[in-house]
Amino acid sequence: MAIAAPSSSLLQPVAETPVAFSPLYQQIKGLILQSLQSGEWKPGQVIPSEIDLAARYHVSQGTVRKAIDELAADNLLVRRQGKGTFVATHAEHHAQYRFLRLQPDAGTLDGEGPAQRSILDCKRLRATAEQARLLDLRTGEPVLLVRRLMAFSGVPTILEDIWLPASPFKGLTAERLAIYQGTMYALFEKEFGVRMVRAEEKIRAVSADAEQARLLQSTLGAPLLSVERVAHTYNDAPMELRRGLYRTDTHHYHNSLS
Amino acid sequence: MAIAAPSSSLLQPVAETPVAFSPLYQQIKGLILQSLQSGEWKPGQVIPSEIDLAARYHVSQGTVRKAIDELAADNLLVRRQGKGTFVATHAEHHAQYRFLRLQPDAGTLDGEGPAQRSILDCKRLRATAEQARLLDLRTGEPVLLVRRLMAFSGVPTILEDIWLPASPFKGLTAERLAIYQGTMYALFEKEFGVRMVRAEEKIRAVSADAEQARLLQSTLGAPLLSVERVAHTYNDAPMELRRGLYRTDTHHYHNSLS
DNA sequence: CAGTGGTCTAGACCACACT
DNA sequence: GTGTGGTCTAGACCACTGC
Repeated sequence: MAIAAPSSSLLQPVAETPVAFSPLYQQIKGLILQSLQSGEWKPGQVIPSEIDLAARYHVSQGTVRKAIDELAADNLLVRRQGKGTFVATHAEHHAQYRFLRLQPDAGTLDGEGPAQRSILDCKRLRATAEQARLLDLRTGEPVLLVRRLMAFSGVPTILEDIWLPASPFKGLTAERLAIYQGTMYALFEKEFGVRMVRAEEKIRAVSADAEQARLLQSTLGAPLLSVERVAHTYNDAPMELRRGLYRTDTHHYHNSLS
Repeated sequence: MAIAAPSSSLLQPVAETPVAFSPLYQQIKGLILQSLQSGEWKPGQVIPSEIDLAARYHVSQGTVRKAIDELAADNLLVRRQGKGTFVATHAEHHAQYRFLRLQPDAGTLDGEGPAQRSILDCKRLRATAEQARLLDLRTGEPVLLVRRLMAFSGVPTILEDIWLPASPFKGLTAERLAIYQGTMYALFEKEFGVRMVRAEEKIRAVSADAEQARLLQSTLGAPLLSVERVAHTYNDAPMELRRGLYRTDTHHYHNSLS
């Protein structure tokens, strides 16, 4: 195989810091990741069987297995016994709102059905210093701003501003967003080849200003959950900045700690 | 070993529903869990080596390994190469606030030092229907209510009401809480043998009432993060109910999604 | 040095899905 | 039946820790 033997370095430097030891399965994991990034295997598709991959990389099945195990734990791959291993996708019924932690309160009727989405705006702007920093751009580079509203059972509940680097999302319009059936991340995946893989959120309590109150049919000064999200694609590159305001009178943000 | 062979049932029922297949390593995991629950191995201690456990359960080292892998992934055990596998504990420097997701904002000076904790109250009450349901008690059974305040750099930031089933925490007083050096969960672990393992939180934005505003040195109606937590011990038994109010003007609740 | 967890292999067999 | 992932084993060797 093209990969170095277990002790990865070829030439041992004399420096004191020992050469980072990288197990074979980690290197295999890296190679699989490359194939995912390059689009060799697309979201929803099967990847080659463990035996095939073992042959391809000239390692044992067990080593491939451990690499895939970690990728599956990171939700990049999905294993299905008897069928194969698949590239994870946002366009699946069960994984609809993978990053949305807002849930109806227990008292609320459960079958609230799908959310009603409406696009309020979609325009091109220049990144502020802060936005540029978070999106790994330079200040003033073009970004797209999407503003949208989500309602549950007719009650407007989420108001979101979404900033995207303009170049990977060239051609995105309010119209395309409005027409698309499915989540926004599914659209990004299908139409722009950008798959969101991981995100970080900062949550605060804030008071609704006049415009926010109007759009959410709430009252001025009402407490809202502010959720700032940075979403990353494969190589941990930030690809989306999102600021959501959630009404939490009939819903709550759910989190599991372990 | 005392465990049935891979296909777990001894007598195959004729019923259509197939007998749940339970892999050996899952059964080993269960046995290790029992030893943790029973206190055979206490928080902070080493458990027997993989080879010893393999002999004890009459399985291969690899099977024990997979069981321990999962327990380590759940943060019940901690592996340390060359030293052994240890029972996870809340009384460790690096794992100080394992369940507290509140972080200082980036702008805030970082070395804010340890939190200042003060116990406001500790009294015995009877569980409401709601509390009883969440704590697996019966309405009216005795519970302890602890109210405390946490401050960072002198600024009161977290106000918490904590409900505990009275019997496992018999003898808990405001004095003991105030004196103890370390987190509350470390105290529970050391003094009452109750180790919290997992928790669920429901987060909302609320407005401060008069008393809350006074205690948090905030203003009436100021937006606060309401964090309702149910913490569980080993067998997934709920053992604590907690309602925290967080000021989020200089801090935020941080969450990673993947 | 001995003892621990960590990696890698090769092979056998089981559970599941599809055809 | 064939092919997939899932389990289990046994053995060799590596990396880390502490005596």
